[in-house]
Amino acid sequence: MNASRTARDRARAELTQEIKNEARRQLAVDGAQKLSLRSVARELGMVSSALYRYFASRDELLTALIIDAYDAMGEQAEKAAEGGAPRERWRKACHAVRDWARANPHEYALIYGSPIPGYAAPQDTVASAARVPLVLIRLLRETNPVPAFEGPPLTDGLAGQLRALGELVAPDGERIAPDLPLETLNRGIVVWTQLFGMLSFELFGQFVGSVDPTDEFFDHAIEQLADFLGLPPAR
Amino acid sequence: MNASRTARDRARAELTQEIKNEARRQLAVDGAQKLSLRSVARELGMVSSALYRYFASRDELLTALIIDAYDAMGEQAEKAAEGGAPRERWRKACHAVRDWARANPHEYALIYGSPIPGYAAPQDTVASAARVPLVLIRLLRETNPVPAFEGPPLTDGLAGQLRALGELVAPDGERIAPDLPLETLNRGIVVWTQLFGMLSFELFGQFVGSVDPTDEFFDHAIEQLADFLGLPPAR
DNA sequence: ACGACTCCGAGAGCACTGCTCTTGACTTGT
DNA sequence: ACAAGTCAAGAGCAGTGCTCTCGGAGTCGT
Repeated sequence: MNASRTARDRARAELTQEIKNEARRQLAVDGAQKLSLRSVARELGMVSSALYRYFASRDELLTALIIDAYDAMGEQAEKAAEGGAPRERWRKACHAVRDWARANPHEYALIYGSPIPGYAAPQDTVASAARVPLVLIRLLRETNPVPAFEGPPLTDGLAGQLRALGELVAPDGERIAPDLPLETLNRGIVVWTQLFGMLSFELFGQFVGSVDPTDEFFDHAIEQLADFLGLPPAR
Repeated sequence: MNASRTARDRARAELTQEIKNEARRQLAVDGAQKLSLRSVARELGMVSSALYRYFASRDELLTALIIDAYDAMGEQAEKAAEGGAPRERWRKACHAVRDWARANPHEYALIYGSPIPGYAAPQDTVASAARVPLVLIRLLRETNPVPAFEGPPLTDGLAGQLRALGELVAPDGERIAPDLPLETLNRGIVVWTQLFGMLSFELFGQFVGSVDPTDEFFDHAIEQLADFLGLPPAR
């Protein structure tokens, strides 16, 4: 009974996976705009209505692809940031993220571009979306010595937001960073936005005609950001 | 004859404008995804095929809206950055850009989100797209004294790119910034990406659950970036 | 092993889209 | 006044997301 039930379930899971794969293939070629349920079904030799047994709507399919994309990028970043000195881990993570984005521009656009439909990024995505920022936070937590920052002091409200953020629980059940100095956390968010700002500009064509190709600019900025974070210089 | 020719032309120009206005209205409500030529035509009391006398395709209509959006945002930034000390102009320009983006999120997504169709951002858009960065560059050129920057040195290739960029001619016919130190220009590009990285994160929902609302984080970052640019502190 | 129940793919169909082409009326310039 | 140019309208094509119904197949308890 279990075997038979799982027989059906396995078939279902497999087909679900195949649908996503085919959808991802079409996404990589034509972009999210042109992805159509009918053509996915056609390519799989089935009829469009059958797809609705697996995904309730086109948006739901896209949401599934979004989660997969977040996870793929997050995994790359996690692997790249595994060992070594903080600055080296930072560099590698940045490059891993950029490499993934450049290799999968349409998937990148799916997750960091304009929200596709009537703006429905459900709760399911946040755990996957948090993986890259969590890599950064882990890296910051393990940075010693704690740097002394200059610059404008945190306002009370911002400090409160940051404190609450540090108390949040990550998907693994632990609090994110209750021990991280608020200044550091704030700078972490800054470099996080900077990293993805550069990627979006590069991939969405905003750099065409200025720093294009972007490789050297990117590397240089990564180093400046490492300084900004107070990561100890590489020896 | 001239009067009559312009009579027709004026009617044409007016209708073109009305089409864009209606399209912008629908854009503001439902987003670019849902904007349809047919519903624009319907709303204007005409038939869809008639629209094709004014815009050769849906993409061309969107391109027109993109240019208008760049111009609207650019104008806001230019007006905001008009007088005062560099740091004050910087602050005001940033807030002008953010205010415009928050007031017109779908138009913002149109220009800074994922490239919409088969990725066709024609040459016509660049002059309008350059207005905001040019505000920043003008501000940097008029900043005295020239700050002394620390940090990693520019690599040769990057320096070359920046030099070429400074020699480019702006839409008004002048070279952009042949006199600007390359270090300053580089930092200008960094803060430019940072600014729009923050805006995209805020508008596309990436900040939900962290620095949300984003006002204080934004203000604080703007100040940090002003320091990073070496803008003299406000007295 | 057989009926009950659930799941699944196929097909038809609705309302909608972008876009093309033709037709007939109107406005222009000579 | 007449030919040329311009325009809105209508029909039509190929495609879309999505719904509903139908018959067949798989699964389950008895």
